Amino acid sequence: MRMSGGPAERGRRLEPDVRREQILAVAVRLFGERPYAEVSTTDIADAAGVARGLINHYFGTKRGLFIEAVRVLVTIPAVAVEQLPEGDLATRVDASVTWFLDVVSRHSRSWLAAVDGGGVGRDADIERVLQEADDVAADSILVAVGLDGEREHRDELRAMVRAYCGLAKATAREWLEHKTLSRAQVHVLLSTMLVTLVEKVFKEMS
Amino acid sequence: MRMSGGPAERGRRLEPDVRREQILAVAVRLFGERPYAEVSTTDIADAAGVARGLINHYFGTKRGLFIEAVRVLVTIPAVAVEQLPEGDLATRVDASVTWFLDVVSRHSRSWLAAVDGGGVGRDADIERVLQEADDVAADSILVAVGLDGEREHRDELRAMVRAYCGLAKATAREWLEHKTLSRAQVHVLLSTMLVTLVEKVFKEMS
DNA sequence: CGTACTTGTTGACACCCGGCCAACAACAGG
DNA sequence: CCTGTTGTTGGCCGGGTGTCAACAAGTACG
Repeated sequence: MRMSGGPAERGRRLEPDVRREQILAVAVRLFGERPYAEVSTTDIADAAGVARGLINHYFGTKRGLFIEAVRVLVTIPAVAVEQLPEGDLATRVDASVTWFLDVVSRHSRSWLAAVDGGGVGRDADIERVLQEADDVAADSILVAVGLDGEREHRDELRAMVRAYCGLAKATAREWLEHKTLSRAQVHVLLSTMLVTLVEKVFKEMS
Repeated sequence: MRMSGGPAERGRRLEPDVRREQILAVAVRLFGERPYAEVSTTDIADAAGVARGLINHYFGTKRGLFIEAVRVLVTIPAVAVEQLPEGDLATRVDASVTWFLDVVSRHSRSWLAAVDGGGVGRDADIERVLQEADDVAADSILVAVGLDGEREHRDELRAMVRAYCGLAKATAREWLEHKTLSRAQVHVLLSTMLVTLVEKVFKEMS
């Protein structure tokens, strides 16, 4: 049996894009299984059936490869935002939360590994990638709750919603990792809190 | 000038506890300044005026030392919980949030470094330390909001409050690190959300 | 005061990991 | 079949970590 993305024949020449994607796929898998420090470039090279030096050739550094992997994992399809129902705030929030929980549960393991930075921690580059992902997510949420028109307090709004993303991540962890909350409970919590954020917190701030 | 915890005389014999604390203090300082991967055991040993091998002697491994350091940083004095005002929910929540923001802002740099796992992040052991800290914090919050008596849904409650801790951390980061929110805004957000969690989310779950 | 014992401390050694780079060889074009 | 391009390899080097036997500071005892 040969794993997908595994070795074919050593030394075989591939198109740069193809080889790059192959290594990246292997890296995504391994970084999803173990924390950053416990995955060596040798592991990745072996799993990809490739010389270790090739990783540096394509990604420069191990961290560079990791950043690419995280970017793949946290990048969410923006299409979903456009097919939200028309109804009132509660309806749209409900749909958004449902969508979020679906996405997260689908590839929960990798997602969990990615959102906490895989363990590199306060590293500037990775922090930036995660922050960018949060920004994208925050903008999607703003669209979903119908506050994307706000010009006045745009920066504060995004900051608040990014903070809400922290709540969403922590809540998802309770559900998927510690299994202390059910999906239904998580759903109620995230919906209620988001509605509160929009209807009460935002108003009290302005 | 000699830094506190710095070298005195090489080879000087100290009581194990004293030496241990000295090294730990140095480690806390350095891990607060730079991420985990950028602090070598050599750095710590030099800063403590000690042979590198001694670190392994006392803490086993670099990660072991780091875990101890994180534990020091995230452990919060439990005394404060007892001197909360008597008033209604809103009053007690307000006081709790004020206390939290005070503590966090006092040593913001080290705290920020600690709560995100500082670097090794997310390996099982460090996850456990952070989780323990969250548990302690969650229990304090439950006392503060007067829900520590609940027996029926105790586990769900704690899980919800731990999720809230994720919100608190993310919000504090927006305030202290990205400076996108003011203290007043953070205060309103955390207070409102905690009240909602207790009054609405918890009720809808039961 | 000298000696032997305990044990905190040291320094060197072995091993692993990541980045670099010159040589190699697979494929295409002539 | 030869030749140029370039994807790929494997070894080298610097740096970091854990281990361990030897060392020596301090202490108890004669």
